[in-house]
Amino acid sequence: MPARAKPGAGTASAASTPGAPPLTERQEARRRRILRASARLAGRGGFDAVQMREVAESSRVALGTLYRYFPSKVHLLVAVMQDQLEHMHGTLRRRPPAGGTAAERVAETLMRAFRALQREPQLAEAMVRALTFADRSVSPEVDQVSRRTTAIILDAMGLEDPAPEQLRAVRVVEHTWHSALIAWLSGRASIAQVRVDIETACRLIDLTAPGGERPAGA
Amino acid sequence: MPARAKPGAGTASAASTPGAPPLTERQEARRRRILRASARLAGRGGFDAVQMREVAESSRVALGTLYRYFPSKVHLLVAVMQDQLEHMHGTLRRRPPAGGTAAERVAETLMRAFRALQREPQLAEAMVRALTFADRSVSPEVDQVSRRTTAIILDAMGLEDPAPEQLRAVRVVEHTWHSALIAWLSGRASIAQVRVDIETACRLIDLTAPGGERPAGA
DNA sequence: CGCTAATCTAGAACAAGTTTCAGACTTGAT
DNA sequence: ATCAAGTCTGAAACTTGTTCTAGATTAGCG
Repeated sequence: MPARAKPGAGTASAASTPGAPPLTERQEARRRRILRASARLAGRGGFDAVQMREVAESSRVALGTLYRYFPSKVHLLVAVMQDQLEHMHGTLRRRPPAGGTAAERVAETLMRAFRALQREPQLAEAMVRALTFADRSVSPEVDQVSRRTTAIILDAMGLEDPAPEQLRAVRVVEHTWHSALIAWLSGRASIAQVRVDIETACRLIDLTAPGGERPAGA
Repeated sequence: MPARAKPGAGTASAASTPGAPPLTERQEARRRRILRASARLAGRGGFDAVQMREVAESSRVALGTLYRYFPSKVHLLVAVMQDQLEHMHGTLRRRPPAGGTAAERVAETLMRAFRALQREPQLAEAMVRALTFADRSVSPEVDQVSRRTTAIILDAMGLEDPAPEQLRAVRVVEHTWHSALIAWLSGRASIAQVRVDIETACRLIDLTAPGGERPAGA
């Protein structure tokens, strides 16, 4: 593999992967077109409707080029998710939940995110299927999505520096969110059920640091 | 679709799907061979190594027949998981954890299951990838896997009739288990991390019913 | 036994993700 | 302006999941 450098090298949307070489304007534009076309196709038929040939055609790019920017369909859809998450994080930041405890704010935030996904269930399906189907070769990108999710939750908690126990609780909340989402998308859980699950998991947050100091060490 | 009845109609291993027509001996044997061959292939290269043509050849069955028994690769691997889970449930039942609180017993049980999966990481990868990639058409089978998991956890708790709040906690534990497993399989979480996550989630179990009776209604 | 319906087999065919390649186009440096 | 290196295009090829078909086999039944 001599000169197989990728333009996007993962995800480099201006503020994501600093380790990647900068893209020319046309390249940036191509990348945008690809992501937009993918999201559009996903918004219709979901994961299966995002067909690489169609994405390529729809974004006026050769198939080979598409693969150079995103080395697989899963990479592509995870990048779409990354993009959407950034958008959502921005939105959530603008109007943060006011609620009572940290747990309530987190639950409220996640349910808001959830309702946003509900509005485009097919797109959500495509992104989440990609995310969970991702194998090791997509780990870095999946990890970025995960970090962004953590950031959203921490923002909702509104704490400057959360205790280690709270970070543990956040991880469980994230697992729950992720898995509940999958169950909902495949029709095995109702929205009400998702809400209950999230609220239950969120209880761990308040449990672990009511005031801000706790005696029982980690 | 005139006479497109399936022999296995989902999963009918003698004690799984009672709604299915009984299989002749040879059919039962074929089904076994298929599951065995799949597990063997999965044990080597994981999900990708389970190739339908190879499974068919390896279990001395025509490709068409394979598809008649399992309508897709995902169905097939979910059935494998079901099979393995039953096995594990039996094993766990034989030597249930003795530990202190319900939460501790559940955590212990799940970590045991986890170590079992560690012994065949590729097989685990194949099964879990299939499980999470499953779309709506596989919901019934996935649901069965989910119910079996719940049963394992409830067994570990050792309670006759758990309170509604405890059932909620169990759901979160299950979500956490599932999602942590995925993170581990894709190399994004260490075993230590998985243990912490599970233990954290398990705390919800003890929280919700210390003695056995609680005043605060659902 | 002999019939009929269902099942199984072998193999071709099809679909969509991925790879490859020759040639045209861009870009950056001189 | 010109050259080299890298990039993009269009099209074909390859891989693997899935479907289809025609004929052989099996199972149940009179």
